[in-house]
Amino acid sequence: MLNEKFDRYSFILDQTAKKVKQFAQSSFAEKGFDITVDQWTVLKALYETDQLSQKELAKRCGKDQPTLTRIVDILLKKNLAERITDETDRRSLYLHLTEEGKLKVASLTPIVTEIRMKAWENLADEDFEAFTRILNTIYNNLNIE
Amino acid sequence: MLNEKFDRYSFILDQTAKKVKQFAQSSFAEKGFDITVDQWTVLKALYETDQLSQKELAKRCGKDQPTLTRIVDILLKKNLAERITDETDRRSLYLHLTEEGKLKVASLTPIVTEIRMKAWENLADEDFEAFTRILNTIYNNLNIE
DNA sequence: TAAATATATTTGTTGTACTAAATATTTGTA
DNA sequence: TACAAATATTTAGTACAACAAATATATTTA
Repeated sequence: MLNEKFDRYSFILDQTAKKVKQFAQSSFAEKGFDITVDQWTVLKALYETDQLSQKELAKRCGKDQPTLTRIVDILLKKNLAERITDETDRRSLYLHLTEEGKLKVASLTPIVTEIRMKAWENLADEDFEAFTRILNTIYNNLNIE
Repeated sequence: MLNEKFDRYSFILDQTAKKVKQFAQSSFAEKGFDITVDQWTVLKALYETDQLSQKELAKRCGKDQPTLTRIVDILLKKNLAERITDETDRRSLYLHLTEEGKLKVASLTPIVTEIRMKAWENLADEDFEAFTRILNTIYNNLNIE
């Protein structure tokens, strides 16, 4: 049956995503970063745009709100970010990085890029185009709301 | 900087893998399958090759042993699989599906294939080739042991 | 203005991932 | 044979993902 060969793509996709995360995480540990990959995603988003609400931050990080709440809780404990109540809408909490948080992102960014690049050895620019196009297509095919 | 554009691939990869899993999971729920996607992965592997040790099963499913142990615990509770001590090596446990487990896999398989195929709308066979080649390359680039 | 509805966040629960450590058993070697 | 090393599995602890329900506050509407 023609469709059979498509049946295992989800396995390859899942394993590769897991490996990418795992590689980054063990590199972080090895270099003594003392944050998880998911915490890094949140820190980076806040560094790029400070003063985001949790809702907006969750969206940019591709995480749901309960998950983000818990990650932010940890960042607060580590003194990397702060929660500030929005006085115009007291339901909202705005987040921004502490000085320590900003320094951390600034100093780690180049090293993270280096870690991330390792995945692309033996691959060409056209592969990158195909990669993003195919994954975005799959995402959109399944993103029915 | 040339490398900048490669910096966000991990996000796309992660989001897409998550979406594929989430789509399958919500389809499972909608159709009343009463198992998780990860439980399905294990059931399918056991269906294809019965009588696997937990170690071998974990490897085939791309899961670590503690995670597999817990998934198997759940499958036992659901009467879908059984653990049998290997009398030639009493450290090992062999697993196999119950009749109920086999029936479940047999009846769900075509529906799962259908669910999985939805991701490939608007994509060509060449895309599938590129997809597997690129993801496998990335996996191998990072798979340093 | 009071009640209904909507929005932002948090809490609770279940399941999975990873690490380290514990347990039981087997194998290799002195 | 006895002891050390290796192997298979489980347990414990922390982190993250998804969902549902709870809480607090805003907005809409009757």
